[in-house]
Amino acid sequence: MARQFVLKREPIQEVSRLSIDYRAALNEQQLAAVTADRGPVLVVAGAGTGKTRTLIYRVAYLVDSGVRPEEIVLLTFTRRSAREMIARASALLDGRCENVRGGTFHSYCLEILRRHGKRIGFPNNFTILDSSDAADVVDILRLQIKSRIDKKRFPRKRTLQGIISGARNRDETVQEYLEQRFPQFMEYLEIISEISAEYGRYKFNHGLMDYDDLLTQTLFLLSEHRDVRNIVAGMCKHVLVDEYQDTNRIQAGLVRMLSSVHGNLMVVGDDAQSIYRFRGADFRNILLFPKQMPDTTVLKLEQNYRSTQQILDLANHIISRARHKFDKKLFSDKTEGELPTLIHAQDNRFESRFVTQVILELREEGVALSDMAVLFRSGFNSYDLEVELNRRGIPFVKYGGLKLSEAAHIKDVLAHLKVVENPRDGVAWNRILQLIEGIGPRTSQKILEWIEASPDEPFQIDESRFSPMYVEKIRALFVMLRSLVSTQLTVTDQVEVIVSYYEPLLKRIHFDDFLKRTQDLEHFVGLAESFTDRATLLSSLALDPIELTAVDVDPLTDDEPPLILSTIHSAKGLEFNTVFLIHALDGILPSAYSAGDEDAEEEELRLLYVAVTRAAERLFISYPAVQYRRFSGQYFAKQSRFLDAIPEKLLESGSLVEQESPFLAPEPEFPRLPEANIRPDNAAAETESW
DNA sequence: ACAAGCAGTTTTTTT
DNA sequence: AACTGCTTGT
Repeated sequence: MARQFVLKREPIQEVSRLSIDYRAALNEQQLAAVTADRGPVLVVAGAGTGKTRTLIYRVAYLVDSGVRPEEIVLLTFTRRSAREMIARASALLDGRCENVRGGTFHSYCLEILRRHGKRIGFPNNFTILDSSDAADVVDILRLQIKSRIDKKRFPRKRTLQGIISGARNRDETVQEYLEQRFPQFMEYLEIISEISAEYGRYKFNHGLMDYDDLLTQTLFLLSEHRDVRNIVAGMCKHVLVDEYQDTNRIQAGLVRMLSSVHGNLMVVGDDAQSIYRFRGADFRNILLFPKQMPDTTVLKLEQNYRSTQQILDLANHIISRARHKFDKKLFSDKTEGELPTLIHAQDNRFESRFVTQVILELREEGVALSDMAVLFRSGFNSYDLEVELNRRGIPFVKYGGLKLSEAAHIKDVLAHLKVVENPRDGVAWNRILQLIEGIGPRTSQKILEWIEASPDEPFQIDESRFSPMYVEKIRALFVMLRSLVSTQLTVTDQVEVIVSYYEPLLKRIHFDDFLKRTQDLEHFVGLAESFTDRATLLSSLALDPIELTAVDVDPLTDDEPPLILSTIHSAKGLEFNTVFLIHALDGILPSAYSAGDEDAEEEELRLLYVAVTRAAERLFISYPAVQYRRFSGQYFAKQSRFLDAIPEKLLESGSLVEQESPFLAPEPEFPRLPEANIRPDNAAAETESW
């Protein structure tokens, strides 16, 4: 055996010799995390304990002590937080942290795969399937099998795609996953397994990767190819992971691979805030971390700097109901504060008016709009409020909910770009072919077969084989596509060419809201300008979808930083002076989908916990007592079960009382809107009190 | 045989 | 708003 020489490691750096006064900026626990030595470190950090701050200072500290920024990898869950952290760390050190690498797991994996994907048989121009594209691929295979097997009822494409993805994210077989989560589909086990296998083959043959592939293929690449692993991990002197409680098994494996050369891995998280179980997150990752990584240093951050004690008392009470007890009690210095309030509103119009009114009052008092947030369980919970905010001219942005790149018309334009980028992308081909009048699934499939038969000339076609009904239209499409391949057009120019080809088709298909959709397209053309090439545009859009927000707002207030509307999931890691949690209804939070599954119900509880702990000073939880549903009309709704039996000393209850102002003009003679029949005119809303 | 249009149902959360 | 299944039209 060769002789081994043990090299002594010097400590990273002494605090006193650095350019930032870390001692002054951090508390003792934070300082310990920031200045931790090499090796695996787990930082367990409760909500609002300065987790982000600690990570930022850690990055700065490493750079400050001579680690090259390019050798630091910071993995986060959203691009927003990655960008923010690197920017903030850079600000600490005059821009020296700008070259820190990282981003979301998915984007970092994409980088690795673009460079080394050839080793596992993927071309470097592969295109990315978002989950609805993935469902479209599944649907192609589903229909093939459905026509072969005579079954009447069959799981839908989204369900099938969800099953395939769910199993892969948990690193389980389809069988294991079905037994646990969808026992009712066990009779389809064979078919689903077959579709799953076919799906994998289809993607491989067409140069496609879905979100799960970005993670699993990277893990596969790194575990099978030692040389690649050494190159990639060799560049990761320090690996830092945020929100570790939300990683799944694949991600935990990736983290281990990335830190396999240098062994410097710091993960930060809070088991009480694990809210991505539905996508395979397993908070056991954080609990078992010290066992999996020998000699882990475990550090805890417990002092909350964000919220008043009143808000923390409520949060502690909520999380104490969890079956898996988290023995963590947050405490704060801010003992003076308002009690969180629970508002019972008659219906969702009342709820929206209440929220809007309080927002306006607080803005008068000097709370910035951007320091207030309205949180909700699902994207559509805020529809009514959005209308009200628009009416009052309050600017807002919405996180979560519909994404620009998920709108059908944007996907159509993107599909054209994808085909040019990767002519083997069959889903994209299908999409653009079926936009043409006279071409449906069948014809599209046939054309595709012809295209696939001559891979060298993907944008040429033998016109004699087509019905004269659409041959002209096909030719126009191919001429357009060829013009994009051969020229040196910028991405924006390419998008413009596509849009002008596409607009007439759009008009035919979505005549009703043609105008609105055209505006989106223009918006999108403008967006394309910030991208240098097609591939970057496509993958950025797939991995960092742009929120589609209604920003139709009064120009006077346009420059004011907007109010934040957000799903609870998208608000993770953020904090606000004032938080409104709306639609706190049983069946919404907790979601009716979680009924009967104890683990799922508990995740809903953690979701409430996350929402509550976003607030620094003021917290309003509200719910409408009546809900509408098409056809079934109105029905009585019940407040969230999580709010039942919370002592009044933790959560004060309030109700809304309508008050007419004597100074206001009488109601107009004719109601302006149908709803004015039920409620007084909008003007009265101005003086509503509670 | 295939596409288009209509009616009725169904919508979690994200990369 | 989007998806599915059904009916009608070419």
